Amino acid sequence: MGESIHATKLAILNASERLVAAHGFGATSLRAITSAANVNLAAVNYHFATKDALIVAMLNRRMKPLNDARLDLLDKFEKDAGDAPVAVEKILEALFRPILELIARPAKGGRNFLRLLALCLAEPGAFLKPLVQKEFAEKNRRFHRALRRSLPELSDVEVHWRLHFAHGAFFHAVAHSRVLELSSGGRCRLTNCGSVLERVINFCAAGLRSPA
Amino acid sequence: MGESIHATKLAILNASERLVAAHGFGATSLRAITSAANVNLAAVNYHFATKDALIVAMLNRRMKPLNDARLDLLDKFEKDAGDAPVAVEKILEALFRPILELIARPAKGGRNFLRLLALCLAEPGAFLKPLVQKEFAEKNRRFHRALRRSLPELSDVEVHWRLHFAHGAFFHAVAHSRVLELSSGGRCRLTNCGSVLERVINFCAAGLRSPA
DNA sequence: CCTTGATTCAAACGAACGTTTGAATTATTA
DNA sequence: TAATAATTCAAACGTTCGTTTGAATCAAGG
Repeated sequence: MGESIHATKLAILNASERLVAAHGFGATSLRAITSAANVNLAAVNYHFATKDALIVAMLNRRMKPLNDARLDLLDKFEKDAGDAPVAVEKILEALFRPILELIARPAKGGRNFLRLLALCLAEPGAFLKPLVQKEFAEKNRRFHRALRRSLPELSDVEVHWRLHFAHGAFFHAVAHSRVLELSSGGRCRLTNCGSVLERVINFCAAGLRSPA
Repeated sequence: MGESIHATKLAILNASERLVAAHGFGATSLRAITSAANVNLAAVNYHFATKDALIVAMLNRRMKPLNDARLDLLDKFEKDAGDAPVAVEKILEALFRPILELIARPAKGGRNFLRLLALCLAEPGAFLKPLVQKEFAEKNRRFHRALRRSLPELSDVEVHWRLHFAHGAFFHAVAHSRVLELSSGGRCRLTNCGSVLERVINFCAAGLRSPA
């Protein structure tokens, strides 16, 4: 071992991930975090210097692996396709599946990380936006390029719009699945991630391919 | 007049709407609000009793008119259609257009209200969720029923899922249009709301109508 | 065993927060 | 104009926050 993160640091990251996802950024105090992590209050400032730095570290821990997984999957599909453009469904799968696999693995953040992402988009905190934008910049470029190849009849800006729509359909569906659960009277849930992936890919692929 | 809201109350509502949309719930202090509204600090507690009550009032001011406009539009389209089911595009228009018209009218909240809605969904504040859910319950029922009539080949739960996807595609697109602006290098903007409405309706209608 | 550095701990700091108070001021009514 | 209610105001209250501090504890090497 030796390479692994300090136990205290890890406990703080896990506790803050859970609590911030449950109560939001501002409403989660360092005292609540350190208490849940069974560490001393000053441990946060010792290991992360400041609360903002802790939040950034908490996000970075999950962000990079997620986007790497998406890009790796897209790479794989592009290699499988050879010279032909990748099917729209495959591009969407590369974009969506890593998030659903994250949800299924509570040890890797699970649903909590999705709530953090939603908070990042909604909360206009100055230090969060750049982090998200920089982290997602390459991902957006790669997926936009792949879609343009697969949908050559669409203009550049049209692909931008539709990719945005597709991302919104999926992200909203999984991040705010509670809303669907309630409005459907509990008949629609996020338990069976495989069927959700099939459904949302089917929906978005039709939208992407729709004639202008 | 006399019927209209107190000037101080209105100044507080306007200032809090702007500041909360810009900085989030927790990060917006009553001192910042009252200072921006040019009223005394204690005016908030005098007119709204508490900060939480102010936020609820701030949301209620925009929420009801928005959903009423959507339901009115759906009513109109249903009357126009007579006994036939309403076209999917019309149902989506009834769902989306009132929000875009809100955006175009800064005096009625404009883009700020959208950010508040996104915050409501993301921030797990206990007092916000019920407000949104209760307010949107009837709207969801009405639009689900209309869609089922127009898409009789889809099952009940399938319509729930696809309506959720459609709402996500639109809401994410308009609430987080900044993300699209950046990832498209400024080529995609939310200025021309008409073209956005056309685009998102086209996308979602294709998704809704897609064979299972 | 002693020393050195890393980590933990209890305690406190100053700042900012939502809220309350009671007097001053303004508006309303008779 | 006098009396009454509504509103504004400056000041303060108690709490909670993120952060700092300096001593205590632990780990490891010479």
